[in-house]
Amino acid sequence: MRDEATKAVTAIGQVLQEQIDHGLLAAGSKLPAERKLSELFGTTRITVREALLQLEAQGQIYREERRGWFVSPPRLAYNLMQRSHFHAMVSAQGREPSTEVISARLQPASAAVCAWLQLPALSSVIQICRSRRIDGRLVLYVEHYLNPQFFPGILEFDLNQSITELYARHFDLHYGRVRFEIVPTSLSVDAAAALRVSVGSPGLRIARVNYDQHGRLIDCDLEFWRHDAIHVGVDVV
Amino acid sequence: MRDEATKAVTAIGQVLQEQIDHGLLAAGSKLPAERKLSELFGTTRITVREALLQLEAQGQIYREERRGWFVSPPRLAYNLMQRSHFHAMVSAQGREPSTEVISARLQPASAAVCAWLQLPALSSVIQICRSRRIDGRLVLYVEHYLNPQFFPGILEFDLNQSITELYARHFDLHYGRVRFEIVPTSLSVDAAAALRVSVGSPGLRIARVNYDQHGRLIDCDLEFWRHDAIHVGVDVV
DNA sequence: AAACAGTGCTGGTCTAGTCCAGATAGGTAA
DNA sequence: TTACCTATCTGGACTAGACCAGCACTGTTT
Repeated sequence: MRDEATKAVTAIGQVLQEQIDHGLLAAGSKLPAERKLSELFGTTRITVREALLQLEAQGQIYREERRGWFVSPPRLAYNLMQRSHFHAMVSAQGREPSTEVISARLQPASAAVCAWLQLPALSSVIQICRSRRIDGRLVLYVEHYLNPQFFPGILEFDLNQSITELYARHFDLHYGRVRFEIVPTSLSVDAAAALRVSVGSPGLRIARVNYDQHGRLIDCDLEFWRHDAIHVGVDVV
Repeated sequence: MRDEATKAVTAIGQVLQEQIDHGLLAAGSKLPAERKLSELFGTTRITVREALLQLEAQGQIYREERRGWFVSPPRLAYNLMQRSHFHAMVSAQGREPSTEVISARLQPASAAVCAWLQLPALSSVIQICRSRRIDGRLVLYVEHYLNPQFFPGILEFDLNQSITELYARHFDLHYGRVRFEIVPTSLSVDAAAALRVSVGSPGLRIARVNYDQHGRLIDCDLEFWRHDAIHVGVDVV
């Protein structure tokens, strides 16, 4: 057991890794079933599963609940300094974005949201939950919380489009200062359900607090990314 | 199985979570052994282990190889905009930093490092590997790569101290522009060994490329953080 | 006091299955 | 054609054990 390669888990991982690296398993393609793999490697499903979980942690593969394991596509470059929205960012990298609205309503704000938006207790906020895809793959679940005083009637608009553009076109609001908070953690129950992954999958939580061109705190977002879907870039001058 | 709480794994997780939240299991304290827990919850070790792995993914607990499971201390706030070094940052948050040098030598640069430092093929670079602790807990493994032309004789100094301060005091070099690249992934083999965690543990990789006050590219760092040890803050103006 | 050898405890790794629930595709009936 | 049903395939969850390697403590020897 001294040699790493003699451990079944690492050995399986290395073989799969190699196949991926050499393009024999292309991005997005499906791996054989766990039972097939355990047969192929002459071991149990639990051992195979452990190897798969390690590759998942690395970001090489991902799973879709009860559908199978797939090879992860390249990560999206998320540059915090370029204040670009999802749709523009994804398109600029030659990939295809899409958005689905899950829910949108006025509701009482949670304590955490009150704190972020600096609102008094029991305030109402507009909550918009959306899931977003890159090339058809669910990668991001976002909860937006808007201070309702700045956005009268926004719930009447089509929220599948970019909210940033909606702000600009109909409310003459543009993002000014932004504060990001990045936490590596697992996906929340809601996020896991929306992204159709098993609860407890690793994820990246990015909270944004947004100010407008006049320095007023207008909204905040809570983004849950699949951990293998992005890499974050920041240029500090 | 509709109700989440009827799943043994989630149930175990919730019980432990609650104990942690209410301070019955204090930060840094050790959980009972896996076998004890499986007895306590009337289930197998594998099931308990799965629950523990989920809490680990969430960042609530962590393990030390063959020593046991422990409750994670609060995360360190890592603000990319305040160009502060590890020692100052940790101290400012009322916690105790320490550093150990693992290796320091002049060596041929890997292809990746040549690219980062914009050096020609087969260049030599100074590599400094260090591990860092907060309140005694290993949280960070860093590989520094210095362009040797800017740092004659740096290997003679005590590298347990802050390298940033060394740059300033002895080489009159100060950080100017910095580029960060943040990738959620698992720890590299070296990093896992240095942090004494099992390979495949989730981690956060932060690569920094640093320019000096004259805009010259002087060095880069490859940081591997325990994923539950930090949250990253960025203010964009 | 210092070095050493046990010894029990811990997580790490692995076997060999079982049963369940959601996803899928093929076929059948309206 | 369309709607539905059903058999099969997938991963998800779980049981009940096994052996190994490294850690920490204890008691003995030098």
